[in-house]
Amino acid sequence: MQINDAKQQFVQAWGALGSQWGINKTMAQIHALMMVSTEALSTEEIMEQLSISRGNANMNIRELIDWALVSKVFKHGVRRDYFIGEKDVWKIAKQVAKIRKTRELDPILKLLEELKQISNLPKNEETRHFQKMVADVHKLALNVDRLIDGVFKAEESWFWDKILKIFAK
Amino acid sequence: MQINDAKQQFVQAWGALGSQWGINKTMAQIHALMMVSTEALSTEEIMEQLSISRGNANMNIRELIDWALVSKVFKHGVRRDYFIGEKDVWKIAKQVAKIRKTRELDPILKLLEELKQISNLPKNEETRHFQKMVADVHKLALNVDRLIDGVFKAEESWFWDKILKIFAK
DNA sequence: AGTTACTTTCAGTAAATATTGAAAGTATGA
DNA sequence: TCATACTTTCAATATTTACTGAAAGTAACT
Repeated sequence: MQINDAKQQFVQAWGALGSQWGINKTMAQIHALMMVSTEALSTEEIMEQLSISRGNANMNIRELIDWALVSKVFKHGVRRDYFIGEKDVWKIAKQVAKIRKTRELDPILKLLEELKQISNLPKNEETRHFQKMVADVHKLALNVDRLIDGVFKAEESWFWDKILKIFAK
Repeated sequence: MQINDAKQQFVQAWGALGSQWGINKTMAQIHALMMVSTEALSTEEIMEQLSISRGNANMNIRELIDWALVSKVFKHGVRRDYFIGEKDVWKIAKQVAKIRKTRELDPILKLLEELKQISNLPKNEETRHFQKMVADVHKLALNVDRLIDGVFKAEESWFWDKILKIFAK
């Protein structure tokens, strides 16, 4: 197998994984391409390697910059923009967790807290069950929230040491 | 606010959350409906509450049964099928983790291991970087895999106690 | 101030995904 | 064994989501 076939497999798998988790396939593929590329890449190169249009490339690069997974690189004496991806896998994971937490978990927490506040519901079985369910989901969501906050501050090997020790006993 | 408005908000939010994470909106909504419902529900009732077709209801109920989040309930002397959802939030979370791990994480791990095995690549910077990247992603994926295995065996309060203590120091 | 080399935008289109509804299938019990 | 009351399937359709490509925008150089 050639190195490019290997990269290609990695890029495809990353794209598939992304789309299973609500992330645009092309965005995930560009990200994968940048992870495995030592050099900064231009829009042209990305278009060519993934066989996608300029518009598509541009939009998804921008999105990756928004997520702070990719940054612009200015090459001295060259007009064209180049882009380079974050290479530290742990930082990538933390960053994705951070962004999705803000966009998705926080709003859900807010709603659950609102639902917990509702007063003057009839005091019957149906209400009690609903309130317990909301409380249980809220508790889980809060714990996940705290876990992510913890992860965000943690150094990788320290974190996994600690976590895996929990289960080792 | 009425209890039904509150339930409705919960169901909508669960649907939105699902679709952001690659889970069919209707499937997530039916699941939410069943979480907050004390009683077993029939296809008819689900169709009505979510304003969806019989086919859609049937397919997504079946999918939820596949995921082992919902089960059929036979009511004595009644021909119609009824369905009841798992109510334990921790069990639900573990079950979702288990299913998605098998379907998504395990294949990715397999690919990463294959990519690690590739021999006779040229010994240059490009190859070295690719191999490091694959190794790093593999390490992370393995740790996540172990974490999920651990979660699967864990009792909820014990698990969160341990986890949150890690960060408390 | 004009030309060139690029980047960005976005209306139109394509692709992917989810939903419907009617027909076919199945089980119950009269 | 037939009629009824249900469930399941799936081709057609609708909806959502992503992509294209050409036109408009921008900045650097002459």
